[in-house]
Amino acid sequence: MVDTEKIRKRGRPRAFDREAALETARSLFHAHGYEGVGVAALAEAMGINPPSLYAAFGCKAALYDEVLARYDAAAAPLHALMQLGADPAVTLPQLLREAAHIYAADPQMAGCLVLEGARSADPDAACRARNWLDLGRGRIRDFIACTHPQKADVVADYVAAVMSGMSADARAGHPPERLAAIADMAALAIRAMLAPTPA
Amino acid sequence: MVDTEKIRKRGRPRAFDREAALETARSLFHAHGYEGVGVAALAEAMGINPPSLYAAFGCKAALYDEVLARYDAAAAPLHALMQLGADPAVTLPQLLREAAHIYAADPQMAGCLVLEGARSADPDAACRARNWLDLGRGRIRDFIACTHPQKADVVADYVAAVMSGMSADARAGHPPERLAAIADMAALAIRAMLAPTPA
DNA sequence: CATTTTATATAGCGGTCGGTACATAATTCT
DNA sequence: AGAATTATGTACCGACCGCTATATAAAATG
Repeated sequence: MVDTEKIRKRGRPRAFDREAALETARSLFHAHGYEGVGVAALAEAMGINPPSLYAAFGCKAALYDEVLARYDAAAAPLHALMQLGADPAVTLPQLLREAAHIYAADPQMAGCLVLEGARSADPDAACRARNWLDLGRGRIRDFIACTHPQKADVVADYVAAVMSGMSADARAGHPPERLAAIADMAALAIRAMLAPTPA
Repeated sequence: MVDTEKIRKRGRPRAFDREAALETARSLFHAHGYEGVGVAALAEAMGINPPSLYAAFGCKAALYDEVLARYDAAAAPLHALMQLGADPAVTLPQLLREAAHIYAADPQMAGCLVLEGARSADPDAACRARNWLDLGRGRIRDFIACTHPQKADVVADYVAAVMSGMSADARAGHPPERLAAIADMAALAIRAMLAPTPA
């Protein structure tokens, strides 16, 4: 095996767990949004000082980007729903229901981190979040394209829009059942759109 | 007629047009969001100094609330679509298409001022925007309840969620046609849900 | 006229923002 | 043992935040 073990670098070793710090940042960003959390609050929650944060992550936006990457990776089980051979008319409604449940499950971290970040007033944060959002939408599109190449773009846009609306409702404090009802109604359009040769 | 004319009050008269100032504020809030515009920038765009702004509007959040009220009033033509006797299965798709067009028409003021404000990280601004949002959602619900009382809540939530998603897409720079396609697909669920006695 | 009332402009309040200069501590390399 | 490299804590930067104290100017009222 190639030794990809953590080979000690040359200077003073970092005194905090980088992954744990990212997890702390994720929690704060999820609870208060990108602009709702300052660097000082992030550093304090991590148990470090601002210079250590900047040395480890570069700048606030770069830290945010790493958090988004981890968030995207953690959503792998959701992406796993969309497997080759699966029927989008069945899977996408499941995806919406899952999202509805996740978004409203924990009121302290309501909504989707990426979707909410994509609406940030900070252009840097919004741009980075939208990159991850486009990536996720691309996954949905490609999944649909396997069976319905013509409608893949529209349906992917639609699914993303519904998820964005549910995320906003979750942040407004709406209960899970209310989001689930939206997801189920949205599924009607998906099934109608993806019906086997409607004409 | 009762003289509701502008009777000169007792002190030094205001040196700027209050309505024009509100319109300026609306434009700035619409372009950059509540937190993206500072009081200094608002005052400068109005051609006044901060103390005059505070004397006229109270505080930033109160000014924002007045702007939202004007925005809601300006949307009266949209609300007029939902008239007594109209068929929700026809009117709501029209509403979504109109919204899609309006949201993406001017890239400098993309999306819905109320829907975007409802996601603000500032709790005061978000609360005020959500009040106006609930009012608008109530209008949709009441309109649906005329013909489909059982499904009014769900369908209203769904329509609002789709509009919220379209608003986010508009702010991300998506072209009007892309939003319109989402609106049209969303209409499928509305017609399916409101179909005349499907069983 | 003087008084009262309201709006204005200047200047600045305390606080937070993202980010850093600096000296020091801890580690590896020579 | 040094030298080189990296991380850390203290203390602070200028810029902006929402907001206001103060004095003055412009109007109605007496």
